[in-house]
Amino acid sequence: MGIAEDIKQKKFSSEFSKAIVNLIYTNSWLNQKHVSLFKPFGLTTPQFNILRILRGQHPEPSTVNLLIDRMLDKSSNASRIIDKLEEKGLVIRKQCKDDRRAVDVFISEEGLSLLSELDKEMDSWEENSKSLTDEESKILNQLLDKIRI
Amino acid sequence: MGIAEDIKQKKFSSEFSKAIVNLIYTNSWLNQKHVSLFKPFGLTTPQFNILRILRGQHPEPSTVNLLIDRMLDKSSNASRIIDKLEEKGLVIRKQCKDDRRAVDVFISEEGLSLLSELDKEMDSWEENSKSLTDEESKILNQLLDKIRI
DNA sequence: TTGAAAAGGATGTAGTTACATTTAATGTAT
DNA sequence: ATACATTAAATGTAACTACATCCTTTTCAA
Repeated sequence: MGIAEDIKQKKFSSEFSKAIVNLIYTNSWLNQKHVSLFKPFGLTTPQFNILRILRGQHPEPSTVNLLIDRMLDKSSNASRIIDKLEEKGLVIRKQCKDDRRAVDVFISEEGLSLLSELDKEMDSWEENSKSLTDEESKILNQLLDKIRI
Repeated sequence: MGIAEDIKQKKFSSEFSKAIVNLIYTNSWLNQKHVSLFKPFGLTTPQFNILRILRGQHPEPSTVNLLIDRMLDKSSNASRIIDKLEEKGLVIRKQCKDDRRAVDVFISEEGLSLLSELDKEMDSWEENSKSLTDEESKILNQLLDKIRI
């Protein structure tokens, strides 16, 4: 079913503005999938994203600023997301030696093993719902990159 | 600049999962643009969306359920968004005659004229940042529709 | 017709986000 | 060295979201 039927809007002022609406709608659709995927693991989407960035850096630490810089959703509040992850024992905070203003954040063993559990879920979700071929995905990536000029 | 450079992630497990990340990132990029577009008019994005749906129905009313059904972001709380719009005089609530459980929501004259102001802004933004051709937009629409199978 | 179930919407609440402010550490120009 | 600006992160707060619950009205079966 196309976007026009999904949101029951027949007319759009242009193909481009239809694509913009479609992007927002598809993102929201995707987000709902992700939320229900992460929920059984007690994680929110921003928490999951932070954990993945930390794993990308592991065993090196990340400062809070680096996390903010790389987060997909720039608007969320990194400090407090890290609070939550720390409460759950998934990350560890240490004062940075070189710059005592900065905080080094590490992913813990628990964090790594939780992520690897989640990887399985993610992979099987992506496998099942992999609706685009590699070629199509490549085109989608190019078009999305182009939107952001 | 591609998504890989933007979020400084070199490797993705597949083109598809890269496209998923790209979708989320592009949506967030777009959302920031929209927020700063709506802000001078004192509107949030969900408020703007509700107003647009109401205008689409105008002069017919919309029930709250219809609004929920068509909102791009299903998760937000329609009742309270309508509260805000009503406070600002942009919409009018009336009890529905046929079904006294239901509420008919109308867009007011003020709402219509605010939207037409915003249309100008939106159009000029889309004109300036129209980064895709019609053909490209069409392809993007197809690919996004396909993701949501 | 009456009582249970369902539907439409509002509301309470806990948790999150957005944004401004604060605190502490570092950089920099005099 | 000292004062001022800048940076990193945390925090206070108001607003918003997600989700459950509630209230009223409608539907429908017995």
